[in-house]
Amino acid sequence: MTTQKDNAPKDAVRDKRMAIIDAALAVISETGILNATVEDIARRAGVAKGTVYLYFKTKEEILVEMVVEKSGETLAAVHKAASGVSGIWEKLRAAMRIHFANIIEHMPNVLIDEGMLHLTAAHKKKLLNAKFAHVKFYEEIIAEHFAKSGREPPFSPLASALALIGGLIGYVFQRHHFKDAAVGPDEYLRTYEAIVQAALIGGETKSEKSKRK
Amino acid sequence: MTTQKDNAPKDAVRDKRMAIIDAALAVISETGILNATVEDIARRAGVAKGTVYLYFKTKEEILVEMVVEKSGETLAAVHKAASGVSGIWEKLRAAMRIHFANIIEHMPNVLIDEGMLHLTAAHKKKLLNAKFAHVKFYEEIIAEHFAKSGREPPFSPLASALALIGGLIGYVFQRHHFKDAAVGPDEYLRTYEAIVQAALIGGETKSEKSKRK
Amino acid sequence: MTTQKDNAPKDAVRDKRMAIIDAALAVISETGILNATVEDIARRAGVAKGTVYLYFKTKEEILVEMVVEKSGETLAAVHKAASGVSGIWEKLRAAMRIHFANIIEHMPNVLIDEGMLHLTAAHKKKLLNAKFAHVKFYEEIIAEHFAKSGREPPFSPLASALALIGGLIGYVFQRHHFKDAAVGPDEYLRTYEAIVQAALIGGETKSEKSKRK
Amino acid sequence: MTTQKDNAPKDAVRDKRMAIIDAALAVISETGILNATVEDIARRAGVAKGTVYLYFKTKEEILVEMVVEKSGETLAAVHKAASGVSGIWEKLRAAMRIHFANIIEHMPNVLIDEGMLHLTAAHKKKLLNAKFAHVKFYEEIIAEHFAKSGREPPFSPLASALALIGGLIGYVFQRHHFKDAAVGPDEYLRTYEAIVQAALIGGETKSEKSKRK
DNA sequence: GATGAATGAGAGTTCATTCAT
DNA sequence: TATGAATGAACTCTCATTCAT
Repeated sequence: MTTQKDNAPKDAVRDKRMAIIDAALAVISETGILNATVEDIARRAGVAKGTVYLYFKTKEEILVEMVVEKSGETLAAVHKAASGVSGIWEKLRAAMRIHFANIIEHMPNVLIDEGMLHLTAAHKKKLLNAKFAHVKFYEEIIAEHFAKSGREPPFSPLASALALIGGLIGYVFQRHHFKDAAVGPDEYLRTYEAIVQAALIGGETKSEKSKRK
Repeated sequence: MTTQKDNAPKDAVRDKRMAIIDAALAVISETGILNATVEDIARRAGVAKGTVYLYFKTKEEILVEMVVEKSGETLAAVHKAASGVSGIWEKLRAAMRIHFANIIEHMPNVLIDEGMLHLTAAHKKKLLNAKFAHVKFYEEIIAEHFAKSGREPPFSPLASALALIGGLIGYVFQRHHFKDAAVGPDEYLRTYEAIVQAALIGGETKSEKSKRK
Repeated sequence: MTTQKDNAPKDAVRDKRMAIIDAALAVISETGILNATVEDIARRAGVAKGTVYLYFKTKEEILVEMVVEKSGETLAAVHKAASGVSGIWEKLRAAMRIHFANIIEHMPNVLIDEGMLHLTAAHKKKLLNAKFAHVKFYEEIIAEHFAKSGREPPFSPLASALALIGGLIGYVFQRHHFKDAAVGPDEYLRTYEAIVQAALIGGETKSEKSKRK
Repeated sequence: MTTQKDNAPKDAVRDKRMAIIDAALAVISETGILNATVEDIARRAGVAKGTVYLYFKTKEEILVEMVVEKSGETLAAVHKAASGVSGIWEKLRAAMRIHFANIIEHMPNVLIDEGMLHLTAAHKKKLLNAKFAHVKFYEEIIAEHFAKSGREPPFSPLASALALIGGLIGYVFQRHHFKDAAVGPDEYLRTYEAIVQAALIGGETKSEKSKRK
């Protein structure tokens, strides 16, 4: 049994860690990775510059931990959303919706590319593992779907999962076009859902049909 | 009429400009945007550091002009590929293939995001216009396709075009996963083609059918 | 009369003070003055960083007090060694041996130079006084020796004392050469003893002669 | 044949390099190694902070190169002085005088200890080699002296050389005592010369005797 | 036009010192 | 008395940009 006294300091540490990570996300969103300074992040988090280094060894570590943390949150949310519904397509759609919302909210996560930074091998691995967990999630669902349908899988579940995520994060790099065009993220998502459905599922599912009645 | 005397220096200027842009692309590919220095770019281009500033006002301008230039090259190649074949789907597929090859070759182009840098308004606009030209290309083809098929367009051509490109560039951000997984860019492209075909075209086209025979 | 109750806390204070000083000496020996941090010293002493500041006002004070303390210990040991034997040269030699052993043991003491640090006037004075006590010790012995010998003193006792100590501490700055060369501290000391003896005493003393028989 | 045009840039480089080294020496003399900043050194040398890094990769390299350079100068001066006179003791004395003058002039050189800093292996080796060249110079002279005198060498030439230098640089660490005491560096040197002469040479040389007449 | 030495603002990081607990 | 999280001044080093040659 852990007393409150035991947890309090641990929670305080986690809180401040998360505050710094959130600050980093916010600062990067506003100024871009190239211009985000540790001082900015500290100020945003409401701590001194030196304090940041009590929680993260380097600026690089802040970025990596930010991606890992937020990717984890996203994956958890996606999992939860998918397990709340039944049916392959319903699961996929629920996952995609939450996933897309998270991608938009944590945009810098997507923009931080392993090749842009000069990460240590360990950090690079950590980053890729965090991202790959998302791929595996979709891969499993798609594989299950292909298995259930009697027909020959039209393409590999892994490639499908990668393409699916690719389409979701591709939005981020085109987001500025949406201001001019009369196409918002909602329409993008709806379109993309339809594309995926048509490609992977092939027409309406039974539950979709019954809903329409 | 322009004499040779007039053109020669202009060409020399354009050559050096392009040499610097190509050097920038190469350096960024290797070291990442964060670590690419003007000195690296100059050395790679075979000119002195100061010379770079005779052709570009700032480092930012190098990046912007690089994207504009390379995007233009890509669009020209895509256009050419599409006009070489007949049939909507054939055009789309030819375009996607060339586009995808260019995306991989000019990866930094994709990675340079308007939100990452701190661009001036003019530069940002220039960048977005260059990128949007691609979107419009696909939008037109898709719109034409929807118009030809008698049925109601399932989703807006613009959103479709954005999603289509999104899926293509999404590959770049997942490229590191492909080393571990047994999925190469070719399989990604094939899968993605199939997804797009299924979604936008709806099953095999006539030409596809005839090919199979 | 002081009760045990009074002394106990005082002793505890002195113990912790000495623990910190010893920790400082150990840390500096290992990492060098430039890299020795208060945190290192505290950890080595087994106390918290803040605790160090209950016993010393600044890091500078730790260093100064360390030198004063260790110099005092050395001087006491030297005194004791010298008073344990009779004869001028015997005293000198006994003193030099103990002194040299202490110099090697407390190397940072020697390396901490008044000009390297940016000491307050008070600290500088304290440091110099501690060091000068050593000089005076040798000066007195040498002066006594010169007085006893009928002959004119060949050089001032003070200069002699300074040169004598100079030769001893000079070892510290050349200690790295001894690894390569086949000369250890013992041979250095033996050589230096002989030099001093030849110069100040002038040939063997009577007790040396009798020992040889 | 090298034209003036060829040498000019090389000389300019060397001049600036030396200006920075001299500035480093001056700044360290005044503020101590611990407080000497690169900015101070740059200002003193009359260049911008960044310029220093065009000539030296790190601050550590400035220090190492400073020692190497000044040690080399000293050794050259010592060599020249020794070769200007004949007779072992005359050579030794001339060398010691110049050496001592250089030690006082380049005091920080002596104070920079391999154990205080956290040098890379390569830098440490470079530093030690530079210093050891001095030792070897004296070792050779002393060995020659021992060889010429028929008698058994009383102590190893190497240990003797180390002790000799030890006594010279020992002055630096006691220099502050000389302000209070009525002993200046000149008297220290004279005393030390006499000590060395008595120990290594054994009484007056013939040239000394003749001088006295 | 071309060069590259020089600049200096600004970045990441460290660490002596403080102070609420 | 003892703690160690927090602070922020100060450090080393980088690099986009300039300009005399």
